[in-house]
Amino acid sequence: MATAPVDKDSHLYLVDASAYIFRAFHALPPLTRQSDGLPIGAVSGFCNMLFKLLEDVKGDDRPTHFACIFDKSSITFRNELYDQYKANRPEPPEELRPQFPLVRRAAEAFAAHAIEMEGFEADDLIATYSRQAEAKGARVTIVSSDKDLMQLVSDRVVMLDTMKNKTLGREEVFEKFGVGPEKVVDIQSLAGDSVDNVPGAPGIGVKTAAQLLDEYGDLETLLARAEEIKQPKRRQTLIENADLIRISKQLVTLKDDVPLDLPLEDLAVQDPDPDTLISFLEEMEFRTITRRVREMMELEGAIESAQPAEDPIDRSKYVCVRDFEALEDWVARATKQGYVAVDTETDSLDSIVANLVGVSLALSPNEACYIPLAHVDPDGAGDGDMFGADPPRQIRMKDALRALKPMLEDPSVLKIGQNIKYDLSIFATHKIDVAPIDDTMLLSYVLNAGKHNHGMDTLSERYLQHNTIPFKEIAGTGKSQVTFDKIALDKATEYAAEDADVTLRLWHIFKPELRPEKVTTVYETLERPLVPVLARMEQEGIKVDRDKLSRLSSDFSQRMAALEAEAHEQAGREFNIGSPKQLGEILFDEMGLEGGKRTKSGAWQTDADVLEGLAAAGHGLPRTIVDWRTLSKLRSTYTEALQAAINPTTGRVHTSFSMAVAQTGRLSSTDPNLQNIPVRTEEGRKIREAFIAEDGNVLVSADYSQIELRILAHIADIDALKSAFKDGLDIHAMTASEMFGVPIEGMDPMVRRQAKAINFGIIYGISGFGLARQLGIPQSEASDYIKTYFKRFPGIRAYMDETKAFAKEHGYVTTAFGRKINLAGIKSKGPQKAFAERQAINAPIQGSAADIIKRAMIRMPDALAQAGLKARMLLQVHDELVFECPEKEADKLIEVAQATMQGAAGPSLHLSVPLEVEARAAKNWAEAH
DNA sequence: GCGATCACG
DNA sequence: GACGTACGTGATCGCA
Repeated sequence: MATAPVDKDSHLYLVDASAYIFRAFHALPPLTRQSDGLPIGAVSGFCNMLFKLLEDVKGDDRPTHFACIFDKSSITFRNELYDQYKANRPEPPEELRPQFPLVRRAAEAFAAHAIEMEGFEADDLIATYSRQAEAKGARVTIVSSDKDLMQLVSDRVVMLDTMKNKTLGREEVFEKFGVGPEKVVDIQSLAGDSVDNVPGAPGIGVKTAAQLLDEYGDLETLLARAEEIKQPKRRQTLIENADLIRISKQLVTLKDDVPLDLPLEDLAVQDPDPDTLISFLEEMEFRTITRRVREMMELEGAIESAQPAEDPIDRSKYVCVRDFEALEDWVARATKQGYVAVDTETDSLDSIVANLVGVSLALSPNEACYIPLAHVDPDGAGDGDMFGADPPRQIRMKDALRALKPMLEDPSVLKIGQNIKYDLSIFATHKIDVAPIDDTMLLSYVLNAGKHNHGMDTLSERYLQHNTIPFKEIAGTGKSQVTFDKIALDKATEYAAEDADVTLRLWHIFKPELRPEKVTTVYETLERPLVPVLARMEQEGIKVDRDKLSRLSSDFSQRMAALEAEAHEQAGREFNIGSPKQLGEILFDEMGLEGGKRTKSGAWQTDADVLEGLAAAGHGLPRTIVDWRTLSKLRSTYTEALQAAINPTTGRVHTSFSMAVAQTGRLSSTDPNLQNIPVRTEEGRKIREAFIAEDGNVLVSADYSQIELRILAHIADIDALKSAFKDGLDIHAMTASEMFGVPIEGMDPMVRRQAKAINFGIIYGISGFGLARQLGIPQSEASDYIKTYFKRFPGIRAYMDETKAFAKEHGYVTTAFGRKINLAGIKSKGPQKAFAERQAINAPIQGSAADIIKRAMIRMPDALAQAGLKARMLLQVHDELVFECPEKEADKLIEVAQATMQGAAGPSLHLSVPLEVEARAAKNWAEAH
């Protein structure tokens, strides 16, 4: 048995196991054991929940102590008080009964204490443990949604509903009962409970009870002063039923001093015994969770033994598979082994238009093959049985996919890829749902963000000391470059099988590092499950109105021509208006304007800031240039490029989301970038209007309001900010009010604007210089603002100092969900260090926001399906999700999207500020946003 | 291929 | 006291 002291750093989890069983039984789809039909739905749900809680929960929320609490028998001291107590409880259904003992065994298999006690309900034991832990300053999470337990909630005690993924704290209790947790008992005593058969006062419900308590303070006072109640009916009810109410109070009050057999300290979390756990899970025939547990245990145990194999890459060992029997053999070996590296070769980098050309597999170092499927005219492939333009002998696409599909979809075979989202998309076009998966690019991303990029070439060179064959070497460059289907099979095999081999070798290196580096949760709950979600979004694409873009393009062109002529006139000569170099020479050398600055490379700086400054000084040319540039940007980057990006087959635009580019955990979007579609100016919004829904459908945009400031308020624990968000205040106005001592009502918009800039500055790792530049004020003034801000919010400065110190000590910072972001320059001196410090402050905030929206996205498909919606998620823009759905679904979609996004931090993280999501439906993106 | 510029969060 | 600075991206253009 494991024992560990309980103190303020402890976190006790108490699972209300009996209640869970009933709830799981009714809420989850019925599931029976395949071999004998034994009902095991509740057991399965219970195991999944335990696995999640024990393995996935991280950071402060990680349990240090853990127990599953059961009801022993239905007779307790409450029945002596009131013989009708829980008298109308029906017997558990037939299919559920055999599951009770199995759930107890499950708890034990996971090395969680299964606790029960004669004469007491599970709730009383939970109350006792909870109060004891709380008294020692520990945090407590009660895994239950039973309202009877809500009386235990406090600042340190929360409840967690694992099925709805909701954390329930003081606020939520208040929402439900209209009073704080301390008075929940009083409410229940008055209102009674038909489920448990607690009588209460007839005709008094939760609302009335809350009103009465609000007026009289507490239950005893209320009963003592019942005569004073104005409403005659209520007065009479309370006077007549005083005894019944008092009995009810005894019934609903949890006993928090049960003489415990097992002291609190003995509930310390311990590692489950692998053999016991796996054999239990296998006995239940839970394939997926068995695989996950085994994978985890094996890799944990393998950390020291699995040194990178001293087995240099030898391309001559690779095999080209051209017979169906040979393919079947590879598939069988992959299936038996339980994991395989997979790579697809296609004729395009764009997964939406790409055609499958071949597949490569790797089972162990140098044991890899390439299966050509759509190669044409090999032209010098050295293939003896081929002549002229005949295609080489290869397995028919249809046959090969039929052989591969069962293995690729087999839940007990792990498919490993490098950027496997791409391969998922390719296989999806052939109706193959590849699962489960691992991705070496994402493994590297969670392990090494900030250290280097995560492309195959980089990783191979860094971790395998091996340079892969450059694609150019086999396909040529420039105009003469050919697609993969035209590459000779011997070359194709070396190239393709090498990719699979390298991927597998990288996996052997990276996967065992997850646990020691403490990034398993990030990988398993934020990155890996997002892969299929993003693949789907990319395949969906979004509709754009080509005609509208075309009209805008012409309009912009005309106006640009006019501006160009004007600019030449103002300059006194013709010049290339698109050349910053020529412009700088004209403005500062020829016209001799004041205030010119030079860029790093010595050229005149002519960006919008500079030009605006010159325009404000009364010069004409700069304004013309600014206007021209605005239109030029919109035209070349948007109205023109977007038309070209429309997929001829789908008629929609399909972006590609990059998962392993942004250091902070954000996504990025390319080809085309749909995360920077204009919105800030009137002109720009016209482009957004071209993003439309199909006929009969609407676009819905849902975005987090002020998510980064909310996260800052939570992480830095700033009471003033937290309560401002709880009260729904205008946060920038509130900041201004606090700093400058002006009332929020009727505030000068300029004052608010300054406060807003400061708030952003804080998130970016503020400097007097940066703020001054942003606001166009002297640096001394900006520095004074910052001083004032820190004086008013000293917690922010403390957070910044702590974060910088942590970054310097460890070389990285973390997000609220445990993502690590390495900061290369943090140990250097000078400007590099200052830069790294600002990154250190910004990365946890930006990264935590990225984590949260990723959690929402991962849950979204299920949430939509569960609500019976046809809605599809199309885009993510950092704090915004864009959906398309039938018009009739819009209201329901908004509800589901809001709920999913607002609850996305929970249950593993209980944010101390609410998350708010604004959502709107419209025919185009501009109006929906 | 790189720097400058500017679109977004 | 001087140094260079707001955080994170991607696309386009001119120019070497």
